[in-house]
Amino acid sequence: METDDSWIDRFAGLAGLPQDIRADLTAGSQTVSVPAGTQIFAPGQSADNLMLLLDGLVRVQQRSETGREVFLYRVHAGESCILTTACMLAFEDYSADGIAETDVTAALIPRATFDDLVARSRVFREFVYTAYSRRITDLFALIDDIVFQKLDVRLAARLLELADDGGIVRATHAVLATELGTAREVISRTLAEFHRRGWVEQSRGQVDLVGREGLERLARSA
Amino acid sequence: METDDSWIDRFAGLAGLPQDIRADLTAGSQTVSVPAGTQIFAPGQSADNLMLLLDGLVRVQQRSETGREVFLYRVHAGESCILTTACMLAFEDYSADGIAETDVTAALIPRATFDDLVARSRVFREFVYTAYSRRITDLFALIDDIVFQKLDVRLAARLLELADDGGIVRATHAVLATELGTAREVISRTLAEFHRRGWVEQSRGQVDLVGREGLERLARSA
DNA sequence: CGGGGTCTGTGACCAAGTCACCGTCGCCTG
DNA sequence: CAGGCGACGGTGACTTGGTCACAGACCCCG
Repeated sequence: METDDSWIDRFAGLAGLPQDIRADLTAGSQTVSVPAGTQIFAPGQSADNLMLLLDGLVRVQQRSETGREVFLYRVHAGESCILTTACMLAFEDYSADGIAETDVTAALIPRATFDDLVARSRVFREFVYTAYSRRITDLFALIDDIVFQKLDVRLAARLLELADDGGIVRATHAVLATELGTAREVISRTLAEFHRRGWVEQSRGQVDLVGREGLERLARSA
Repeated sequence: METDDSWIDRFAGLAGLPQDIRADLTAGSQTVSVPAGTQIFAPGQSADNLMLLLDGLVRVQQRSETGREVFLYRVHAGESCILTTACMLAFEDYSADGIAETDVTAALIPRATFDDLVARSRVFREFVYTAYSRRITDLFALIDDIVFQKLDVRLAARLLELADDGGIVRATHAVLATELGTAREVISRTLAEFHRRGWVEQSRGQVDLVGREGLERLARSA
């Protein structure tokens, strides 16, 4: 309230909000920060806020009865955790959990505010529709990927995605396995194969992409 | 307008709609019927109606670049095709296609009417939130299923779902393969195994479930 | 410098997907 | 009616991916 509350500007879709709505949104929401590693939401636990991510990265995954986990999607800064909140808005349980992969700052819009804004602002509704549409398209793409794409292709693509500027991926084989919904051994074997082809170097907990071109060619060969 | 326009009553979530909203919904929408086999929506083709299914069954599946298809979900009478429309509302392309598996009757709510109702009626919003929530939970369950469930278990469950009252499933192996996102040969082999165990009898284009208990035990062993 | 926990590598095995091909059945058409 | 074509189902050989059971290697910390 006091200082710079213009987090709204980080969301292109909200740019066109009329002043009064904008003010209500600011007043009716709050921003929070949590450290990396925090479990932001969990199955069963029904938070009732829509989360708009200002900074950081949130991983959303589903834990199955068998104890294993599947990666569903990541929420980046400037995106919203809208699917998660769908269930909360419907007062239903949610089966996925969300984990802060980095320090995270987010705006929280309580259920009541959200519902009010949806009712009053066409721009806000568009924003919500678009956010949904994105996520759903992504989910469909994910299913497609899981069902039809070979694992080496998927791993190559994921490595490229996860690499930092220096071409280094900081993740254990086990984490990569969860990301792709497969087993650790499979990742180990595939990475060994990538190594043989001169595409990666490995060390404990990290993978160096030294032959990006090869990986990119493979990933594109979809 | 003239006769029995109370299709609204088929949707429990819409029961509480105030009279004026109800009237606008009736006035602002239309019901249509299409025969079995009709392609109701297709990738790229942006229809702009929300579909509420009154009668029949719609299969929604995704065609991948490779030409293969994955089954995503079915819309039953009394449900809405809400995910599909998310993309339409956001004026975005949609990558799945919907096919009438039986003769289908549905109410179509045009984009403008939908948006108007969302703005004006809390009950309608709840209806929409709930519909989303259901579908999303289902999609997550689907992903879980694909990744972690063994194929024989999934096939057993699907056969039980698809069987008519006489315990007969009318579908070719190829169709079943699409349903589960696998290959026809795998279905053939698994059905052969089910036959060996005395659970099913086969004939061209159909499967008779003669040992339901066995299938149910397997399906439940999830 | 030991020692427990985490991370990675490996071999054997099983389940599932792919490829190539053939036999069968139904139906349409000449 | 014959022949042929297209859809359907079955099969064997092979590849890929997932599971299980271990065994080293590495790391931090006492």
